Amino acid sequence: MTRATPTGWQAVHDEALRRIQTREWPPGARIPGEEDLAAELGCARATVNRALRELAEAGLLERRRKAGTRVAETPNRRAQMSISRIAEEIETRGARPGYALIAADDAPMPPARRHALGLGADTPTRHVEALHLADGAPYVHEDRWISLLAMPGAANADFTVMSANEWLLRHAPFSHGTLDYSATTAGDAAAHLGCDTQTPVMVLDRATFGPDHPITWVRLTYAPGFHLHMKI
Amino acid sequence: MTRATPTGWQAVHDEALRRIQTREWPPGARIPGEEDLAAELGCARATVNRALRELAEAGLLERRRKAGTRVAETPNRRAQMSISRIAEEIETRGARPGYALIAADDAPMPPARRHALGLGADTPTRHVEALHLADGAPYVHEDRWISLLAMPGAANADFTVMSANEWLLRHAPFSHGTLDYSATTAGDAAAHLGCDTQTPVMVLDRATFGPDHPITWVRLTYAPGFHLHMKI
DNA sequence: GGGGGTATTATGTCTATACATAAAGCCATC
DNA sequence: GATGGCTTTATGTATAGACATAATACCCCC
Repeated sequence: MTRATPTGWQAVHDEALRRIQTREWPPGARIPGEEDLAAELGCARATVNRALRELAEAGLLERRRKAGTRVAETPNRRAQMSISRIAEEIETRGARPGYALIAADDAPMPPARRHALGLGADTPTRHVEALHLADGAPYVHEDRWISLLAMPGAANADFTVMSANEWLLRHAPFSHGTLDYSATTAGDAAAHLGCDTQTPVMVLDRATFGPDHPITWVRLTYAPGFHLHMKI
Repeated sequence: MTRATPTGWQAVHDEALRRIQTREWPPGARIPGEEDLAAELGCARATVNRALRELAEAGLLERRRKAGTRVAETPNRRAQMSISRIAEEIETRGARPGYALIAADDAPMPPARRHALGLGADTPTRHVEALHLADGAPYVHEDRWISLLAMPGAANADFTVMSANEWLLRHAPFSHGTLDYSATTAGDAAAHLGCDTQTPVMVLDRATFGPDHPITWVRLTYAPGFHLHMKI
């Protein structure tokens, strides 16, 4: 019995990955069926299934019933990034997080945004503007609107100490959303970020939805020099 | 027996997600054990395990042996993005992809990059510069170095028709790597992108590694107006 | 040869059972 | 009270067996 690795689905995963990387299983080729692999590696089919499923989710394999499993020709690998509290993000970068509320008012959401979000003109919202600091220096400018329909509690929440970002993470129902990064000039945020209005900066527009309703829309304008780092 | 949904791990997943979203299981709370849930929902423990594992991988639950499963207080949700062929990326945006090679030569990799990649000064590399088009308009400028140590075939490859991006996807062993997005001025790429050198643009620096050696380093400078879109 | 229905087959999933493993909590000891 | 080891327990994983499902491949018929 040829069993280089001990056992376990991870060992099968690694062995399959090795065969893909060494082109023992070249791109486009059909690989042995689960039963065959299980017999060869001395484990149950479920174990092989788990391993191959992970590789398929990572985009390295393509699986179809009856057709079998093939090595992806041009793998669409997925990059992952964790969306977390801004304070945590700053700590991860090895800096001391800070926070300063700029304004909390009832300024209306720009009509274009309201439309894109599917919010009616009569939906009450709260507007919060704040600055997050890293070691005392501006890190990111937050310009946010919260739907009071979805989050009535936001009307009375105190955002002077806890940021709206964190308040929502704690109080909003888990949800889905969209992220949209783009490069632009600092513009109005320049004054808060301590740079010129023409300086190129990264902007993140994020819309967040609950099970039913839109919850919040935020524009984060990062200070110059910001890098968005991801791993494959 | 209360079984709102048919059966299957996905049903269990959805039911658990519903309880999290409705705060029936509030943040920080410990949820019932796998055996209890299996009994309640009328399925096997393995089915519950699969469902809860997916939710944990999505960052909504935190699982620890003996301690049990808790709803995450501040969920670190992971945003996903698929890294694919540039041509495919352009097609996804509903445009006709185009490609034009600018230069393929032996220009040395900038020392700082070579260092960061862990490549020795004597490692031979090939340099490729190209422009990708969407409906005939500049989409992204590609400035790439390929290690001939890892990819000897790149020395003789013809990049006039197939881009280095695609060539590598087809010929390089699957691997891991890092992505680094930042905002900067168009600079040298401005001439190719048809914009001013001071225009803010998105830049992606990507390093790719094989099982052993670094394979390639590329700087992609996107045309103004580019948006990086992700979903949570 | 083309069209359509059917048998075959590889993956997808569920089940029940068993053992492995991490770690929380308890207890005895110092 | 602190410390170290032991017990308990919830999750992690493996297994064999079974059925579900999708879709290819084949065959029959026209």
